[in-house]
Amino acid sequence: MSYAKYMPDLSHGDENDDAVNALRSAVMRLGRRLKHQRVDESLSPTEMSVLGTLARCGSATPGELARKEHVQPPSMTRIVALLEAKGLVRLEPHPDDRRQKVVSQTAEAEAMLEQSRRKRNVWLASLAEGLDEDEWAKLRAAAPVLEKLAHL
Amino acid sequence: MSYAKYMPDLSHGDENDDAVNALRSAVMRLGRRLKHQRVDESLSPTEMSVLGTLARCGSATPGELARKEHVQPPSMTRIVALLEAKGLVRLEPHPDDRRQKVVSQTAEAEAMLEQSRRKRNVWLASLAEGLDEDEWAKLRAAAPVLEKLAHL
DNA sequence: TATTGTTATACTCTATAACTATA
DNA sequence: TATAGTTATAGAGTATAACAATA
Repeated sequence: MSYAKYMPDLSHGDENDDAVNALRSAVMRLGRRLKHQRVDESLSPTEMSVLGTLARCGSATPGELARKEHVQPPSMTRIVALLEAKGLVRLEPHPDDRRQKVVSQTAEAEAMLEQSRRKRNVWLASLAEGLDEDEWAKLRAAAPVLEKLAHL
Repeated sequence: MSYAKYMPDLSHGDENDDAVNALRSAVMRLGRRLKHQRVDESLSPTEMSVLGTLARCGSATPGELARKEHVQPPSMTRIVALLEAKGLVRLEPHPDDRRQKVVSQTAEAEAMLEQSRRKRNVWLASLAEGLDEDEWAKLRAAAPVLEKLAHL
């Protein structure tokens, strides 16, 4: 056994290492699963995530979106173009800087998000049977930490 | 505001929905990040995950590994072939069923896992500066739940 | 006839490099 | 000269379909 738990400054060091290992596996496996269990066909997880960001933030430039999603600018160009082709986002010129563009969601996107939220609830209901309240509480607590971790 | 918090049977329903949304984004973003911040070049996250599974379980058939990693059998065939080419796993005939094979890790794999664990600790150290003890605790608590979620 | 694993092929998502336009 | 975004191209990882061998 390690002495870590008796050393305040480094306590849980080994447990953190184990947690990171478990997180790596879980994130990759869950990611593959989410890729296929899409709430909305024809919309990739990243496209979904971008729409979610726009719903929260109102609007953003392609560069800002690329940084948030951890993709390179050319990837975001493509994602935004696909969303625009589906009528889910609108591109407008930036008011102050003619190099930049402003991406914002359309009314169709709002309707689609609401519809997919209902579909997601079906999936949630099946998940809820497999997780007890304590496990849900742990997920709720960890969600913002995972979000932070993705951007550290 | 919702009444959910006053209804015991469905309490946290909305929060769970929010948590699933946040998890979706976080998992995809973190997944993309892990894809690039590899502890070991030349080894994909899935290959790493398979080695971890073998380290825990000793050995498994390609089919079992495919189910664990949530990939299709042909994908696992390829992954196992790559690991074998790198000398990290060994394939042997199944004792009872001549259709199946048994995959197990080599001594090289064990050495490699130990080496990559040290590299990972460097990454961990930088992460540790960004997360406080309370946040680490939340990650440790959620790791097994995420693992379970991936297989529900 | 069902199951395990493989081969061959194609697709999705993302990255890198080179380019254009604006600051 | 630096920055925002785009175009063109390539690569990694995974899937589907068709097949072989064994149960």
